Amino acid sequence: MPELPEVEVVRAGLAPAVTGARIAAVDVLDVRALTRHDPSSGDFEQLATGATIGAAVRRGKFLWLPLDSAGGPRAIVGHLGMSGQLLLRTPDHPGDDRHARIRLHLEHPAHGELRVDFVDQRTFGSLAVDRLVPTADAEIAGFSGEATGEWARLVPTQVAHIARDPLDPAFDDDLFFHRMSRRASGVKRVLLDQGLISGIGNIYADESLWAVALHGEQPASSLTRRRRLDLLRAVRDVLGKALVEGGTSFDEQYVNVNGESGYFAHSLNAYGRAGLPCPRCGTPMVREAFMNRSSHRCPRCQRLRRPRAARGR
DNA sequence: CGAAAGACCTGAGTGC
DNA sequence: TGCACTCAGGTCTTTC
Repeated sequence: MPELPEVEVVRAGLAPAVTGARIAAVDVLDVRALTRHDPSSGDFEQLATGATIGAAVRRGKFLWLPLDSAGGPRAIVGHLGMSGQLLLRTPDHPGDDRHARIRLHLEHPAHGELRVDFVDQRTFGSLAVDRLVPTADAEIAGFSGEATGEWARLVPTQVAHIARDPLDPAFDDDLFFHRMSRRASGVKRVLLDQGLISGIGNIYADESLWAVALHGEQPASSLTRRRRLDLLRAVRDVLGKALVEGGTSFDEQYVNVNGESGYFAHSLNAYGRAGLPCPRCGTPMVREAFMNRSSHRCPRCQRLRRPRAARGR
């Protein structure tokens, strides 16, 4: 499942190939890939065709390509959902992809013709052309490597409500701690709430909680400031390590080959380890139902600690 | 505003 | 062989 590190690998792989490229043509093979596109603003193909891409930008799990199109600043916004891939290909790559949804035919001044294929088996991902609006805090909208431009402090409308991710220099730690303190729900739910902190999915939530020995159902408001600091540090550590592994394991070949390989190449301490010994204490890990999905934890290290007042009988 | 539940979607795997 | 079911889960929408 693409979370922040995986999306960043895609962004970094795409950036040198698409920056400065002109979109010569667009093929929409499956309209379900446009579910996030607002047709009242114009037709996706028409808005994208002829535009030149300024960069590849990411916030959390959202990715966007600012366009130089007329009629106000816009971008192609992408979300990979659960199974989406953005694959960089040569123009003659066979079109036999069963799950290819959208193709962008590009002309790059230095690299010539190339193609970006949006491939998505489960169709939870999508592309859209969206307007860019100023960021609420006037800071840089997202991560775009070294690239910069007039789009730098503009964010797609559909990403505006998404919180900054914890690797963003403009992420406000104290704001996050404050909002956390007002949440009675479990701390895992808070980590997955993209409106509070973005980029974390089920895998890295479980990994981060394991790293600081926290139970996911522990009420967020019950954590001391010290625990919150530890947790945020663990989140950054887990995401950062996955990013390094993702970067080294697929290198620049990644987008040319296969977006899925390498997603789980890094070592996991909790996710998917039900029945296996906890790497810290050796106790068999457990898998529990959580919000229509699964949580993985060590029943010994990660125990629920009820607040004193609520500890009954 | 927060919290929780439902909807969306396809393919692999399992049990009968 | 076929059928029903479960699981994978990110985000948006609805309801309270």
